[in-house]
Amino acid sequence: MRLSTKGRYAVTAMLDLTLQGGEGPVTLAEISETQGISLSYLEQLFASLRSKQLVRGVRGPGGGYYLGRPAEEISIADIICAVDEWVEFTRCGGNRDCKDGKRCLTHNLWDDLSNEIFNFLGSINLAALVERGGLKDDEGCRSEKLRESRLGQSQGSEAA
Amino acid sequence: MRLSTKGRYAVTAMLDLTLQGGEGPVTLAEISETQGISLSYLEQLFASLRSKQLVRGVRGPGGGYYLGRPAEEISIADIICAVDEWVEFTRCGGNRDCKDGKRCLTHNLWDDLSNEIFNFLGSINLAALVERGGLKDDEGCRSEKLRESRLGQSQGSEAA
DNA sequence: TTATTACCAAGTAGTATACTTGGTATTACG
DNA sequence: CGTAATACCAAGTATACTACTTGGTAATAA
Repeated sequence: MRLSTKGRYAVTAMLDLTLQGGEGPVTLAEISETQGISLSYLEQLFASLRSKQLVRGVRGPGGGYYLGRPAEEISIADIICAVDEWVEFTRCGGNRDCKDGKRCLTHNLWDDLSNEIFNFLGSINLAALVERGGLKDDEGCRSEKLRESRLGQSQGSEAA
Repeated sequence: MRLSTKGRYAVTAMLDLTLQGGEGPVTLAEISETQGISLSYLEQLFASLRSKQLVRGVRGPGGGYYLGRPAEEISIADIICAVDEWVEFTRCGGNRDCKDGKRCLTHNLWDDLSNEIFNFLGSINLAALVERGGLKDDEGCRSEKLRESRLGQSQGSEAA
């Protein structure tokens, strides 16, 4: 799959929309300001999101964006799919050129893994993410703490 | 995080190594042939993998690569980290410029999600992936089937 | 009517990808 | 010893993607 900063922008923007969506539409200018993303880049991202019905735009003064459906029904996979576009990884497009066995086995394994990641991201919706994240501390960014835990885990990886 | 085709190359190559690692070292030429990846690109990827002790190279005729440690102790996160390099996403480098509240909240949420993806990928090791994948059908690539299930899920996303 | 918003298209500097070329270092094997 | 096979290394490159800029048009609340 594909999971880059572009997807992060989209997810954080959608989170922003989820958090303050109750109080009428949210303008891209606000999101741009709050999240530090260029307005025009946001417009492009939201064009993709809109085409997948993940957001709904309202024009004119007082306009902005709503979530296209309830936050419970929008998964992280939906968002990332909308902007990042799944790319087909296996070069053997359905059995073609892939009766090699060994090659195909690893492709199957990768497909399994890719599918698993997709299911995982598909199981997380915006509402759940906000709800769970809200329960934790929010007294400032704790990216350092997270970075440490990442490093610690990538070293050992005792998780079997 | 970052999860691109580069990571896929590394993972499939490591899977290849896992699958035929018992019969002595595996040459990059073999992997290049089997997986359809350019030899020199593989060399670059393996330079990263080697620097993280994920693989061990043996020079000379009959040489090649071994896994750097048992397949049970190499997670997908380890591999992707080695070649793709985690990038710090939050622009607020530890509380700086981020006492805004709203902005920081979404950053926290993203960090949580990012961490969760990392933990997820860290919980999958090569041995488990091979073992589980081997249990399934291996009579040819079934990328079409997977593609369908992906599309079906990205539409509805009823998974709560 | 005007300001505000979404919406749209094209261009662009910088970066990453995936690969190529052309090497050097090590070592098994004759 | 010499040769071939392998890892290892450095630099360049076409292509694509990222993130952004510029300069609009369309709709609509006030």
